[in-house]
Amino acid sequence: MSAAPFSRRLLDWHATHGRHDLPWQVSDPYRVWLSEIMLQQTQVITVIPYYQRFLERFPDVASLAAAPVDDVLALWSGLGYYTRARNLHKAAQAVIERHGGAFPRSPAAISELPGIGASTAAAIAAFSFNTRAAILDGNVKRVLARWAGIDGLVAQKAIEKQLWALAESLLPDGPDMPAYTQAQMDLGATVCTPKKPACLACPLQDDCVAKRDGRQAELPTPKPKKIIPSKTTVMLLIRDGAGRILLQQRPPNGIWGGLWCLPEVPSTLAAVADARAQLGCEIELDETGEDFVHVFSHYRLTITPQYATLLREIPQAREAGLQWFAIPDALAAGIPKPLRSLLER
DNA sequence: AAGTCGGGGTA
DNA sequence: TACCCAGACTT
Repeated sequence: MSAAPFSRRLLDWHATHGRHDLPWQVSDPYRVWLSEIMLQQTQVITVIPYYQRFLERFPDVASLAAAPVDDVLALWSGLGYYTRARNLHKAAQAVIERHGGAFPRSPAAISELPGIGASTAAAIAAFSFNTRAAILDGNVKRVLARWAGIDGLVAQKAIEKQLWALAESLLPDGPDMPAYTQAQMDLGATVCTPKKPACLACPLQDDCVAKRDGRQAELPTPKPKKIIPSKTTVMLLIRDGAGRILLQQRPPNGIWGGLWCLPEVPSTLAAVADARAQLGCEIELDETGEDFVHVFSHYRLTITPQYATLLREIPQAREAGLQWFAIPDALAAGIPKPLRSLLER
């Protein structure tokens, strides 16, 4: 006696226990695409307000393609992984220019757009065009590693290849690709969770290797933990006579790429000289703000806010990307989260 | 293969 | 705290 197929059990479970009211559960490829990009490494509850605001400003791919990238980054401000926003903008322009405004249909063509890898391309194709294509996101990796009892780091190439092959072998035939794709994500997000999975509610429990062997906590194989380094920086909050502050747009690569940020110096000691040389600003230092810590995934940044007053500007020998902002304009621009916190207090 | 890239939810 | 999230891209 064998259980119903994997996909059938997943689909039946999804019909009654899946998530059916997410705002991007539509067939419009633009909306599906936008949601998939925002959802990369970002949880549903975090994405929803950003998604709504973004769609109000950019209701279709043409409006997105025509916008300045600064406007796109402003709407992404606070969501993180800002390369996603710049790639989204580039991809919108590619859809207009190379595809005549119609979103490409095949996973291969979709994945050629910047910011879209194999899994995201498959999800877009499945949701928008009912294409039979396997996804392999964090949820699916966890579900499959447990269900099939696959040991080894999922980041390892051989393991990932194995998971892709398994995911493709389990695909259903017929018209159920949107539901099946959603079902995998929903099972991983609500039942087969990283910690304390709800195995008794799982449609795959009867033949799940991890459950059979009590290895739910060991699969997928936990990543080795590494110690993240600490860095420090001083952010200069320079005010001019009109109460504006000086911001500097960061280069496209690196942390907070393309965002507007406070000018940084290594320490408060040489801040006056550094401001003269790099910012073309003669300043006097005011109070030093209280340190605060901002934690990234790969390092911990201690930020010292240094308040200062502009005495006069020296236009020559200024670095690029410097601009004075009134506070409300700064808050409406593409700025990173710690700067928003600093300006709002 | 390993590192880079944010910010937040959750236990 | 520590882990992980509808990953992609660079080195």
